[in-house]
Amino acid sequence: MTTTSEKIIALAERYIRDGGYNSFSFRDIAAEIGIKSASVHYHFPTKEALGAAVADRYTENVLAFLGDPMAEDASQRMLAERYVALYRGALVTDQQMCLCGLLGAEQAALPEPVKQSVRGFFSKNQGWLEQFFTRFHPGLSKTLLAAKARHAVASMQGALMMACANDDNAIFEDVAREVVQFMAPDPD
Amino acid sequence: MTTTSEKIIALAERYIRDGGYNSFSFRDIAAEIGIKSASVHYHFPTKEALGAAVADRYTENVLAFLGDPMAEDASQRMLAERYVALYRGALVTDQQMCLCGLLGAEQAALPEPVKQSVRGFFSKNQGWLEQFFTRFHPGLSKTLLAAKARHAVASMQGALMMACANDDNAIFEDVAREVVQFMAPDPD
DNA sequence: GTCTATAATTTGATAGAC
DNA sequence: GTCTATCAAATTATAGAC
Repeated sequence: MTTTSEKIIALAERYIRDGGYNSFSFRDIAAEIGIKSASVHYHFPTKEALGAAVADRYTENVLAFLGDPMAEDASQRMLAERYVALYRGALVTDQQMCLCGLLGAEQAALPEPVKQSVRGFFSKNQGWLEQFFTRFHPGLSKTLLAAKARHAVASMQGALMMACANDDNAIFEDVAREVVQFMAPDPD
Repeated sequence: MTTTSEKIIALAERYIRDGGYNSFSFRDIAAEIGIKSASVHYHFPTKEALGAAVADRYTENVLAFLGDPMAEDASQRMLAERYVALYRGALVTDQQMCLCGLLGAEQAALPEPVKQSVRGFFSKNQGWLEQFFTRFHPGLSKTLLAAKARHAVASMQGALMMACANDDNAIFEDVAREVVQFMAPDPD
């Protein structure tokens, strides 16, 4: 059972991840579901409301996929692999960009509510990584921990973009290997 | 002396780097120059022709900025710093994304001619880096050379996107330092 | 090279019936 | 919750005068 709202969000996500915030209309989405654009407005009054909802749901899904970085049954290597698998899923399974990677790049031209939701994604993503690094490097300073986390996100986002832009997954895997190594230098 | 064509390309570049290919219209550009949109069509018959021209000019400018990686008066460290300075200029001076970083992310929804020009950017960027790495690591295999080059581009693109999305230049500088280190481990 | 005028389509959004 | 009907504005693009 998929509600209409969920279908709308899923389709909007697909469009945005292919071509950005301005690459689709309410009519595009309505047509694919088999309803009228006025009905889409019933669920999401404005396009920016829809955009923000898409980013919020995306963030939830990503956090759910990553799970708890402090879980005792999750090893350092497992967690590092899982973080990389997040982006590999986008590239290999979805064959699309990271929603917030694309929206983040368009940030300057985005409506305020969408911008806020995209920032939320990055701050939570950063939070997960900081917890991860804190767990396995308890000695490091807050500043260094944060820098390591930022480095990991930036590498994966860049790798995903390059792989999409050049239609070459090898680019992604080169970087993925190094990020796993960076996050978990020693095998379990 | 700036010709109208040059003004159009410059404005289109600014719009795309802020919000992507679909974030501007011929009228937006015409209005800022003080002409009519029909006059913009005189210089660039279609939007995709303009998009491709913007990407081509951007690529030329980038290559001109990077210069010859084989130049004898350019040290390894100097060239590495210059490569990083390319992206720092986008972030600090222009306060914008890399044109082809953004267009590359939107690749799936781009008209074919624009897509081609964006690919051209990445292939030339990759070429410059491969020459650089070949020069200073003559022993390495083609495959490894290419992997190193891809890694450098991906890191810088990701760092720039993250810095733009989060409005935080520190994110960029963290990665920039590592990329310089990666490209030129030893000081001159 | 730039203009006016205009065509054909698309877009985000609303009012009100069912 | 979805529809019809509609709006006002915007978009890409062209024809033809100056």
